[in-house]
Amino acid sequence: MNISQAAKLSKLSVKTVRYYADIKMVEPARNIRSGYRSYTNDDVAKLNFIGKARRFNFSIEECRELLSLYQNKNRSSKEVKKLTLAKIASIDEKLKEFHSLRDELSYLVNCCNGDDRPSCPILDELSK
Amino acid sequence: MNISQAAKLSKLSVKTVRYYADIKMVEPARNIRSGYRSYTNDDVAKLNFIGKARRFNFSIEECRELLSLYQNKNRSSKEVKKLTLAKIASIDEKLKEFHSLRDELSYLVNCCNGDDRPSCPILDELSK
DNA sequence: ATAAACTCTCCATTAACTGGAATGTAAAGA
DNA sequence: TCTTTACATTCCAGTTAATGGAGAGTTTAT
Repeated sequence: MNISQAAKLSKLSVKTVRYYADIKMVEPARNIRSGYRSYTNDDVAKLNFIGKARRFNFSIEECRELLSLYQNKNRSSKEVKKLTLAKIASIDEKLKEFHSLRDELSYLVNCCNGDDRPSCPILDELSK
Repeated sequence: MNISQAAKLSKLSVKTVRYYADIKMVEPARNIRSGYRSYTNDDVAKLNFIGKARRFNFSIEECRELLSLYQNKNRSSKEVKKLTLAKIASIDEKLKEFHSLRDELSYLVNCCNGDDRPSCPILDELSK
């Protein structure tokens, strides 16, 4: 498939997908006639995965590492396992923080009455 | 307190804290003699909050909005509530994705035996 | 055949920092 | 008091991960 189809399926912009090709993250085949990039389903799966990881602030380099968990046949599974566990730990770290951010906002919502009075117990919470 | 103390407490770099002052996100008082930035506990609480929100990819502009939920006394609580609920929804969205990323990695770990054999059921999972 | 839609490369710009130089201030020890 | 060390300031350049636009070629649809 062409780049716009791949972008659509992976919910990334065409620009971003092209960028990932430029930096050799997901390198599609090329149509020899037109020079157009030609994406497979596997390519799209990788793009999806990268999109997900990027949305959680894994850097491009970390994404490369994560992708290599899938791809690098020369790595022992021991090493792969170690790397993956480290990534999971860092995800769990973020997950914890995530909940605390959500809780802070939830608390705000609950303590606001939602009418039109312009008051809310505000900096009390902030400076706790 | 001085900037390095504020940075330490908020787990941000001094550079970042100074940057947030430059862009008028958290503007500390100034020591009139030295010109040094002087942070209060409230300032640190704000920095903490911004740090948390940034780690979840809320943009600087969104962080400003979130901060205004706490600070803007001129906003009706109705409006505040609406904004906050929208933010919570977007957090929940991210949370869902987060879990799916974690699951994908967990699955990888579980299907690896963790010994030294260089094999792992890899692109099978990717191309599912 | 020609327009619309899509693709390409290349170059500039953006957001949110990050690093480094040059310089000023403050705290601690001799 | 002097001075060394640690910390602070501004300013400017560089980085990461895109994003936007120009100019030109390709494909598809009428």
